[in-house]
Amino acid sequence: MASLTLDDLDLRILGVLQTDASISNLELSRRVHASAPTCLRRVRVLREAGIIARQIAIIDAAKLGPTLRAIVEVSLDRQAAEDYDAFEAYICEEPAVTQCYRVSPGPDFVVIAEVPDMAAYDELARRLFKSAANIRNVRTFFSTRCAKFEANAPVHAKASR
Amino acid sequence: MASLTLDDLDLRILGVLQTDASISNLELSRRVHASAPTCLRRVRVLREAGIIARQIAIIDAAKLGPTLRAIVEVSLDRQAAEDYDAFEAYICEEPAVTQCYRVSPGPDFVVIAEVPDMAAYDELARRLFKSAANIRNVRTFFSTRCAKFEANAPVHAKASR
DNA sequence: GCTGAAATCACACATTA
DNA sequence: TAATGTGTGATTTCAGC
Repeated sequence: MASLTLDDLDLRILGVLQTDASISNLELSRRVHASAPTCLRRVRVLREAGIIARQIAIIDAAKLGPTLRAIVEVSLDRQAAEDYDAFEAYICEEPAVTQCYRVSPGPDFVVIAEVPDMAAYDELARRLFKSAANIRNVRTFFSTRCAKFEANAPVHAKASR
Repeated sequence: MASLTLDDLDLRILGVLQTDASISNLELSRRVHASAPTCLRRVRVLREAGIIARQIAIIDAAKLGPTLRAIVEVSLDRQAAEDYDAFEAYICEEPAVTQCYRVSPGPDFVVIAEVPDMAAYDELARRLFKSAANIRNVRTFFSTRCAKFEANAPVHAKASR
């Protein structure tokens, strides 16, 4: 499937929605200087193409109670392709895990998890990294302060193809 | 300011919106088994309280062109409170930087940046980490595969206060 | 939680490049 | 031919009760 060519209007739409998707289609059309039906069509196409993957509400977790983020570097013991896949599938099922990246060089994965406190992390780590086989090494940092959080870099910084 | 007490309905609303905020208020009301006006009021309160921080569209960056994520551990040279703040403010201004966490133990910060390719990362790193003073050490991993990405862990996993 | 007015959405159609 | 702009009905939002 050929990646459909995005024009400047598409990029402007993406640029607006990636920072604020709470606005109405009418408001969107005003911001990108296009008509409402045009915006509606563009957004639908972008969504069907999977370029707009999904639309979510970001929640300020700290306001719901104590929050501890753990950033974990994981190295596997055996490193065949199926071992990577297996770890990935396994770890992604865990609700507390919010992000998982396959990386190189260094460790095999970087995992970010969100838990209430250190006790909860200990329980999580015990469950994910100890009982699960095929873990060679785990290195954990903790963070209670997230200075910046974006799902994507601004699209206008990217090329149009 | 006292954190307002969230009841079960609030948590159900947050639970839905944090995975899919593209739905209408009417659809939301159906999913959480409440009336539409009630949902509308709750969502407004949650938004004004900052519990719903914002609503965004997540874009599949890979569909817009080649994408390379860099996960960077940064250690500062001087580590006074104002040095931390200065680095944070400086790095957050960079559009390519999508996430920045202050961590412990280990490095002082974990930074995630999104660039088209290695050349762009090199340019970014040169700009952010070399010319900027007060950097002791930088350790970078690259990732082209993000197995999981959520802004938050599911709210239903958290306590109601 | 329900009802009604106002706004918005979403579609079919005519139009233009 | 394909995409944009105009007009209409249905739906939704959001106020007061």
